[in-house]
Amino acid sequence: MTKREPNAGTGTAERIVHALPDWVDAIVQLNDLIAERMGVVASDLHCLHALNRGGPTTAAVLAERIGLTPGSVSRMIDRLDSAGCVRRSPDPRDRRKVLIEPTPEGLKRIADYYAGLTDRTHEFLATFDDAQLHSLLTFVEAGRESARAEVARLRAGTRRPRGGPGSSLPDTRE
Amino acid sequence: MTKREPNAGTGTAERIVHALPDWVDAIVQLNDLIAERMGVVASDLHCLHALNRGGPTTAAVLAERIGLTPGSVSRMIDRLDSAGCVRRSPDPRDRRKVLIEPTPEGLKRIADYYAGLTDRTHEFLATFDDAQLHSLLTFVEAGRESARAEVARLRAGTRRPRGGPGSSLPDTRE
DNA sequence: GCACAATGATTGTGTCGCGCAACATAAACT
DNA sequence: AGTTTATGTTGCGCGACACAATCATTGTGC
Repeated sequence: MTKREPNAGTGTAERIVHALPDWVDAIVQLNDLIAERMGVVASDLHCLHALNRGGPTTAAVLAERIGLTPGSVSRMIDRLDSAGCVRRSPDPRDRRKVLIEPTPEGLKRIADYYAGLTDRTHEFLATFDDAQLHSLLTFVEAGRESARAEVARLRAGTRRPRGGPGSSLPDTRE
Repeated sequence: MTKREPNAGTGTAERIVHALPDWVDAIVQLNDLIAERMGVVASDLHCLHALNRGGPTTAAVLAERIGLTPGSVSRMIDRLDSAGCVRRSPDPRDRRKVLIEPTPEGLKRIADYYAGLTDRTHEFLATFDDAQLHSLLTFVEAGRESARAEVARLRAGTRRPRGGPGSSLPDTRE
């Protein structure tokens, strides 16, 4: 397909896969820091992101999205409500359900905290031409799908919710 | 300062910045899952990554790297040691210091868990030509630096009110 | 319409990771 | 030598999460 020169191309690929974990690490650090600034926990900020991405939903759906139990989500909503980031609004059609929706203030604060990062990203992407943007998008989507596929594969592998510390070594690979 | 056509380029850029958080989210999920499979916590796996990246060091340096207190790192090392992932080896020149180094078994298990993801990434990068790889590397490094810059800026902004229960709402909002 | 099961959110209880502070040991300084 | 600093390890409390029980609401069969 493409001519891969052992010096240039392979080295660049190595540098990419080497820089990726650091990038993720910096993002995680940033999320943690922003959560701290907003008076919530990192998980709560994750919850807010899930809300922004998927729209307002009930606590159970939200729990399913972020991988927590409904009970934990309930107290999480308590915290986010106390911090003024989300609001509980009962569903008129089913009074059991409670819709969780982010408040405009919370949305603004989040957008404000991430404005610097998103602005820089947009500025940087503006220096790319169309072909570069396309290959970039392909890579990002491929990476996302690879990660999701790995998650799905490991999820399908075994089931180990919260085992005791005695069986520290659950298995070796099969 | 390239001509940004509203249809093609901007849309692709939007899709990129839209896919990035999902990618990070999937990575975080994967890390959590792998940590669970290894019988440790997500923070412990982060510690192992820091160890792999920066080489064996003392507990204090490790604590500085991953942003935890030495006390927490000590117990973290206990867990990782129980799981057979790291080993404590006293420094012969300074008997206060205890060098933390990953065990070969731990390294193999980690590499094995991430093998699928890294292999796919390498395969995918192999389909890129040299120019694409270079622009990709530029983007990844720029994103990493942007995130680090944001972290540094927020760190410089205010302090850590971690211990103040009364100051749950540090700023804004009333 | 009323009793029963089903669904959804909340709350009691325990576990465990983390930060803070006190402690033990070892090196460095005077 | 004695004192001070450095490094790692625990006692303690806080808080987030999982699990199970509870309450409220809806749907279903009689």
